[in-house]
Amino acid sequence: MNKRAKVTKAQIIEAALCVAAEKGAGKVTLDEVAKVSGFSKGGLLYHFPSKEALITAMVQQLVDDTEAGRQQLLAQGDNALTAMIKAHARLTEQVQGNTAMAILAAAAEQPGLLNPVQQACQFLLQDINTESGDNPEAVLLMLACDALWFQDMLSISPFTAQQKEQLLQYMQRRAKELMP
Amino acid sequence: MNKRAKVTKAQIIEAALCVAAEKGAGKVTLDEVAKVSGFSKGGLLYHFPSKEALITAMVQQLVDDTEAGRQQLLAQGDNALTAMIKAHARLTEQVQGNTAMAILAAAAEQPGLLNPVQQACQFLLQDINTESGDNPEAVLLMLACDALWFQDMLSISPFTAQQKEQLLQYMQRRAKELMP
DNA sequence: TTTACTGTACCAACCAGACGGTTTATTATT
DNA sequence: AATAATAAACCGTCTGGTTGGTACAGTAAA
Repeated sequence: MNKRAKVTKAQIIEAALCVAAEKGAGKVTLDEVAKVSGFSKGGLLYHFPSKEALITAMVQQLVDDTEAGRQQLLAQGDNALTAMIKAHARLTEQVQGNTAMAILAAAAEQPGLLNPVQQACQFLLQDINTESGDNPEAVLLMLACDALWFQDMLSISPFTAQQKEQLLQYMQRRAKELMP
Repeated sequence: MNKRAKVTKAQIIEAALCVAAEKGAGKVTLDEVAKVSGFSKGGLLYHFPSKEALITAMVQQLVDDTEAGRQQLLAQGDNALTAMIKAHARLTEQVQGNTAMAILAAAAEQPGLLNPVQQACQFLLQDINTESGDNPEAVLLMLACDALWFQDMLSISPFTAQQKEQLLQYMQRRAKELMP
């Protein structure tokens, strides 16, 4: 796969995420994605052999991006919990906040497509449990982080932007206290 | 509205939740719900004038049920945080674990249908903030509770049933410590 | 008590449009 | 020329919604 194909694929995925965010996670149709991305339907199906393949790719990109960001922060010396919180905060801040919509699109299409996400969650939990010595407070922080993310994804967050900001800062402080 | 109509409506909603859970939140079609519920499509549309009305009713039921359970626990003397944790735990335990799928079905159909959920979240946060004196630890517990719920709904929970059980117990202990 | 009428609850058949996916043809890139 | 990429027309199926109608309970006049 050359570079051009990669760019095109990324554009298609981005358009699909956009459709999911604006019209609803279940409205990600090939026709609509084609219209928004500017490519033809045939073009989409050249790069992704089926709608399911497209959504699988969306989920994979989300998992990979998140994990990459986390690994980068780990390499910088952050602990597992802090890295997770920062990585999530970063995803939320991104203009491309739509990335998370991959989860809803997958849930709408076929629940099984979320398996990679579950695996990633398991890895993360393991990391945090290992590093915190199975401290339930650490798990609580991880969950709270997830919840902020889910709330944003569903647009049901009861927090203002600055409330969320403060919360995330508080969580990072707690994360530092918790980890040795 | 007659009693018979109420029962029928409830059956239709349950069938819709079932479809969402088994086939995917975006696969809640009138045809499928008709097949699963045993009524005809015309029958569905007699009780719910449109698919959107059906999903709205699903969401409303979820919000109402959750709030009712919470109010009951509050009346029994639990504090706002404990009541929320217990109420969520109860929803998860229910054989009707599908209730939460209303959220995903709404997200799939049209994001705006989740507005009642956001309002409920806001009320809840207000309650907890008031009662805890704006203690961020309380907010964290609330969020963790939400996350457990979201994870179950998406079938991406990294916890075993007993891990979740232990966590919920830990959370209830923390909730009691936090509230005066 | 029969009759006629009304409103509720439901259904089978149908429709126009949208759906995922295929095919075939055409254009860029190498 | 060979291959990668895109477009457009098309197919069978499914979609949400409409239609006209049936079954039946109540009810009120005869």
